[in-house]
Amino acid sequence: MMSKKCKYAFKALTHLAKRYPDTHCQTAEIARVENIPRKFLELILLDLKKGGFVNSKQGAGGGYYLVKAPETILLGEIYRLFDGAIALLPCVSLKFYEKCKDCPDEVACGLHRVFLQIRDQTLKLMLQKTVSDIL
Amino acid sequence: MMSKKCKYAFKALTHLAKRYPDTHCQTAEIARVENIPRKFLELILLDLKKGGFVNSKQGAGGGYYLVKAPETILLGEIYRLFDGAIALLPCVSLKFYEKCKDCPDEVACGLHRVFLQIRDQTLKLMLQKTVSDIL
DNA sequence: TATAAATTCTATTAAACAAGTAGGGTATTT
DNA sequence: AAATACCCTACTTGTTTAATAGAATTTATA
Repeated sequence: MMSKKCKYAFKALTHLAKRYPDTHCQTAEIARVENIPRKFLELILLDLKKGGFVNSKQGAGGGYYLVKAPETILLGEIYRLFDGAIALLPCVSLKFYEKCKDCPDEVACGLHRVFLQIRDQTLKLMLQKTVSDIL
Repeated sequence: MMSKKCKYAFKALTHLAKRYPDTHCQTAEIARVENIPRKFLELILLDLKKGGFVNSKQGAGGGYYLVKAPETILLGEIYRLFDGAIALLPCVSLKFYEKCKDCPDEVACGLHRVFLQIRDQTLKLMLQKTVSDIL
């Protein structure tokens, strides 16, 4: 399961994508339309900004807008930003790799082999689908 | 990411599968060989027993053994037993379905559509692979 | 039949994480 | 100057994770 934070991020990006590349939106509007708690959404948009997916303008009449085209924002990138690894085991993760302490030999490990296949498949789709596929 | 509990369950099942259908194993042995905290493993084996995957014999010389053949134990079943839904969103889960409170229309929801595809793909593999594939 | 061996059951714990909430600070427009 | 809207830090409440502890129960066997 993905966190609500991650789901809200997808919804916010989708909302902004509808306006892309013209106007920008305010958090209050996104929160209202997408049914996301406003203050929680602010934190999410801030993370998306740090991640380089959106940018913002402060002050009256300001707001958020997409930096990249919707079809260039991969779902996997967003997932990783909020929920970390896409893989089901740390030892098969590409971006969040960690050795299993209880496993003496990764190469011989059957779990490693099987869950690498599952990761490959999921990863492929997650890095192929973009925000524009949600629209 | 799957929980350690779930990973340990897979390892325990694999350990038992090596002996199948002949002998049974004791938790102490599994714990030692597979590097799993013994008391934690006991809880896991109990859950696997309640789930109908293993059975046990109490008393001296007792232990756990597989009830089903390794090739009939689907990875998805075990995953669900310990970690719940395989899907990334509650609204696309088969066994743990829940409506998203923030979403007015599931049919029109782009997130729903995309993550249903991802679930379908993952589910297929998770219900196709079995414990014998880990061996 | 006593004893040791093994599972079974219930409870507790510390740490991390999830999902927000709160409130003030900073920048910009009007 | 005032209103607007993003920016930042901290806090809270509840749940989950990953164990640990100890006693109860069952069974083989010496």
